[in-house]
Formats: sequence, structure tokens, C-alpha cells
Amino acid sequence: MAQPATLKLISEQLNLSISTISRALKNHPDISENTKRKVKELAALMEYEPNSYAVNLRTNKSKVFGLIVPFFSNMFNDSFISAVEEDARKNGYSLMILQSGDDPLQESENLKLCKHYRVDGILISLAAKSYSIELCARYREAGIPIVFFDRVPETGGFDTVCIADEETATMAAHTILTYKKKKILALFGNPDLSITKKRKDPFLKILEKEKGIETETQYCANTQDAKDFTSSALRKSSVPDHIFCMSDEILIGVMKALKNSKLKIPEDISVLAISNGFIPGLYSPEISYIETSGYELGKLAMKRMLENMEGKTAAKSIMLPSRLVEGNSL
Amino acid sequence: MAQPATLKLISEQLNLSISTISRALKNHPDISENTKRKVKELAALMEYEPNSYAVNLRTNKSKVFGLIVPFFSNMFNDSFISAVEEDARKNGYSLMILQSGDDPLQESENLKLCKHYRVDGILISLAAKSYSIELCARYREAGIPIVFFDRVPETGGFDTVCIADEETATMAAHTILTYKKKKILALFGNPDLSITKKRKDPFLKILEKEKGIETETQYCANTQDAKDFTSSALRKSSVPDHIFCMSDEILIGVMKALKNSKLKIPEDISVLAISNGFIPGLYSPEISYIETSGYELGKLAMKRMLENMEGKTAAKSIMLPSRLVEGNSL
DNA sequence: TATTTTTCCGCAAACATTTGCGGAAATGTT
DNA sequence: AACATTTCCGCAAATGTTTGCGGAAAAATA
Repeated sequence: MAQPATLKLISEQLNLSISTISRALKNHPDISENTKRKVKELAALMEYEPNSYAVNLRTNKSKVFGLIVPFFSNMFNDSFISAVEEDARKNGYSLMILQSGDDPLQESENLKLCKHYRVDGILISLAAKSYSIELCARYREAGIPIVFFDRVPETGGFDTVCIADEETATMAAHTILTYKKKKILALFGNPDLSITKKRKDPFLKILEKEKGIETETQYCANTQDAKDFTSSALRKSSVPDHIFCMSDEILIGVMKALKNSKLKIPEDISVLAISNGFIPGLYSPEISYIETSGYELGKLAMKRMLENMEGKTAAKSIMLPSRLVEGNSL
Repeated sequence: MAQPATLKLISEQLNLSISTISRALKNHPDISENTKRKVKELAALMEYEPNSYAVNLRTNKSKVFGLIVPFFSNMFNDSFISAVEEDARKNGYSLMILQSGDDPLQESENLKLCKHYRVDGILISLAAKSYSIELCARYREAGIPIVFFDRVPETGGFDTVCIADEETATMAAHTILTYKKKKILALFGNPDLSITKKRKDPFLKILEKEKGIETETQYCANTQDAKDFTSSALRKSSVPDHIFCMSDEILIGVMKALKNSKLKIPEDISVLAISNGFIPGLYSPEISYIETSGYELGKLAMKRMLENMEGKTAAKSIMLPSRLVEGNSL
């Protein structure tokens, strides 16, 4: 334990060559059972563990994936990371997790860090105003597989795994129709994000086709915005009978505003969100939501990454279907 | 870009030796300014980046810290990790984050993984029924600095950084006294966890000294427990005028139960929690809490780890003081 | 016994980098 | 011109592991 065990150390103890030790530990057929046994015993005794630095150098692989997210303190990414970590571990890989703080500069720094550490592959969810895409493209040319998830590039030609946002929004709109809501307040996030557009357009498209439905749309930069917009909508003469929330962040604001009003959910006003379910479950009654499972997405992303490890394949876009989870808010 | 640049590649282009290239790039005084310039230019052109595998092997350092937590999808750890990551990055380190899922086996696997990757140090928050402490001790003997945080070993002799739990609980109790509450429901978590004991004992000690105060204590294994205990307490003839929640998990359950009752916060019943603030901020009125800042703790933990990098120092126990954040629930 | 085959193992190069040491050439000093 | 000094650079070893190749000894065949 004083000196960390190496092949050399073991070979000197046993009067064998280093290569014999190496082969014995790997069950190479060239080595007799007898010496294999002796070598393994001593190796166990000395608590030998291959020096990963040396192995990496030799094999030019690290068995580590880089994972870059805007924030990991976010319900969606949390469960995504859990899933990725789980399957990475099962396949002998580990994760180097970096967060960009939604800052494009930090994001590209993180990419460079992944390159520096020579990770075997990169999983990344882009920052809002990312300019890292061409860096990614160059890295991919250089042989680093990259799988984008959730927030993916607009341009094609990349491996992407994301929520079927259009489908999710469509499902939300249809759900609202089913419940025969007439006056809807629909709250969306940052209009610069492609996810916002992808959710808003199909959503509105469906509702606009219907007659007798009035829809008010607002963009909310944050929770406070959502709270303020909701509060002012509730003060108007004609109060909405439904609020749709594009994200958890917005839902939180909406619920604060509703708490301060006299309105009962779902009798006076109904609520539907897009979420992974944690936040909706905090309220009473629990809020109905269209599920966007970070966990499921993580599984898919890792699967795709492992395919990349097997060998080159053409870029692929994968969509994760979503489903309605009924609480008691409709 | 076809071939990743190496010192050898550059040396061949310039008809210089590998060692000269290496020294030139490091501004070694032995190398003339002239050749330094030429080398650096070509290196930049070829986008040379030192092979970290080789550097690690040579220097026997990885510039990576291992970070092991029961869960990272937990508000406290989230902010802890953010802080650690921030300061690690500033000092040229990266993080390998592993979660044990509060499973002792997984935890020891993770420790072994850190050893395997030969991280330069380990930051760890122990699982509930951890038996990894002696493994940690052995690793530390073997030269891997280990800093425990939040959930630390009972036995001494380790570097620990944690919330001043006793102080936190004391502060909570005094706060409750200040508001002249008479009938208190105090909800705690898993009684097997040392944190539960550390919070409960000082809390009760203070309240028991006061006359005319009635305190009911319950252990909650989870959110549902907290909800159920609260609901049944509210059904009794004599309803509590205050509920104390040891953790976010418990607070969530309590709030669900309160939502289902007619009681108003803070008029009919008051609430105080121990939290990092995210969950308390979700409610309206916002819940008052004794702050346990994961972020601050992360700063301290990283500081301690970096001291370890400087050189051997005696083990140290560090406590992070806490403070009351007033919402409107008291 | 002579030859072939099999069994078992070692040599040495390679991965990319760092660094002590030594040495040729250029410059400076008597 | 002979010597000492400085400037600039290369050799080679070392980090620990993997692997192609070759070779001695043992076993099998003729």
C-alpha cells in the first residue's frame, strides 16, 4: 500500500516479465494456468489496479463522457443526468458534468474542456444564445461523437434527441378543447428559444381553428413575469377559465398568483402545464401536465451515444413522445 | 486537423527535437526567443493541445476531483455542486460527479471509481447507512485527500465541512419562542440519520425548558408521512398553532395537508422550516426558514480541498453558521 | 534420434510528455 | 590564439501499459 502496485512491481516479485503479468491478468491464452494463478493472487494481495492514465494513453480512450447542460439544478436535467449516469455506468463509462449557466462563452469553454480531457463523447444541451455549434461540428470532424439533447441545433446533420415539442403542444391544445374551455391564458417562455416557438405555434394553430375560443398569449421571462401576467389577467372583467403553462418556471408563478385570488382549481379555473411532474405534484390539487420525461430522454441519449461508440453511423434525429398525466386541475 | 497535433509532429516539421518543442512552449529560458516564436506559431496553427493522458501519466495528477452525493437532484446538493464546480474551475480543476442513490453499496462503488480514475481528491456526502468510512480512511492513507460535507462521519480525524446543525435547530426553537407559539408540531426525518438527531435534540431541549409549551414530535420517512401526520394532527380537538419542518421534503407534505384544511398561514397556524429557500419560496405566503446554504457550504468545502492540494495539514472540522430568512409564515 | 508442433514467455516498441544532463557552437575574456 | 563562459539545443530515461513478434523449452510426431 505504500507504493501503489504496478505491473513492474509484480513482475519483480515473481521473476516474470512485465508483459507476462499484463497478459496473465487479462487471461491471455499464451499464459499457463499456473502462472496466471500466481500472478492473480499476488495482484490481489497487492491491490493492483491498472493505472488509468497509462491505459488511456495507450488505448487513446478515457471511458468518460462529457455532459454539458445550461443548469443541472433543474428538474428536467436532474432526471436526465440520472438516466445518463445509470446507463453510462452500466457500460463502463463515467461522466464529466459541466454546466454552462446558459452562458454561451462558458458553454464553449466547457466544450474545450471536454476536448482537453479527451472525453470519448459529448452530450450537450445548448445554451439559449449558443454559438458553439460550429465548434461542435469541428470536434465531430475530429472524431468526438456528439449527441445533442433537449435544446438542439436548428440545423440538421447532427445526432439529436429531444422531446417531440410540437406533439406535446398539440396534445395540450387538444386536452384543453376536450374540457371545453373558452377563454384561455397561455403563458410561454423566452421567445428567443426555439423550444418556445416549437410549443407555441402548434398550440395556437389548433386553438385558432376552433370557433368561440379566445386565447391570450404572453411571453414570460421568469417566474415573476408569470405571476404578474396572471394577476393582471385575473383583475380584468372577463377572467380566463384556463391557464396553460409552457414550463415549470411559469407554473410556479401562475400558482402564486392563483393562491392570492379567490379562484378554486379546477371549479373556477383550470390549469395545465408542460413538466416532468415534480412541481405539479407539489400543489393540491395536483396539477395536470403533459409529461416531458428527462429520464426517458436520458435513456435515449445514452443509447444513441453508445451506438456511436460502436462505429460511425449517419446522424439521426430522435423524438421522445409525451403523454398526459392527469392531476385534478382540469 | 486530420492527425491531432503532438510535440513529435511539430518537431518533425521544424527539424527540432521533441524536448525543444516542449520547452519552447513552456517558455523555458534555455530556448532562444527566435525558435520559441517559430514553435508557438506552428503549434497554434496546428491547434496543438497537450495530451492530457500523457501529462497525467507523467505528473501523476489528473486535475479532477471526485464528488459523491446521495442525490444531485436535491436543492441543497444542487447549489453545493454549483459552488464547488465554480471554484474548481477557477483553479484549473474539473469534477467527476457520482451519485450513490443513498445506497451504501453504490457509494463504495463510486469511491472505487474515483480511485480508479485516480482523481486528485474526493468530496463526499455520505449515504444514510454508509459503511464506506474505512474505505475512505484507507484512501486517505494512500494519499487521496478527502473532504466530507453535509453528511459527515461521526468519528473524528477527518476533514469535514457541514452545517452547524445544532445552531440551526437552536435558532429555530428560539424563533418559535419569540413568536410565542404554544402548541407545536415538530416533524423530523429519518431517525437513523445523524442530522436528525443533531437537529432534534437541541430543538427539544430548548422548548422543553419553557413552561406552557406543548410539543409533539414525529419522524417522517417521506413527504407522504409528513402530510399524513399533519392531517391527523389537524383533525384533533386541539389544533397546533405552529408546525416546524426539519427539511424541504417534510415541508412539502405539510403544505399539502394545510392546503386541504381551512387554516390560514400565518393567522391560524404558523410554519417554519429548515431549507435552502427554493421550496419555501414556492408558496404564498412564502414560508420562513432557517437557511442552510449549499452554495456557501460548497465554497467552504472547495477551499478546504484546495488547502489539501497545497500540502498536508491536520484534519479540520468546519461549521457553516446559518441565518433566519423571514417569509410571511410566522 | 531427428523433426515438427505446441506451450509458454520475454524483448522491444509504442503511446505523448517531461526533465536532468551533457555537449556543440557561439561569444567573451586574457 | 588559447581559454573560459554563455547560449542553445538534443539524448535518453522515465511514467505504466499493451501487443506484435520471435524464440527457447517442452511435448508430440515421425
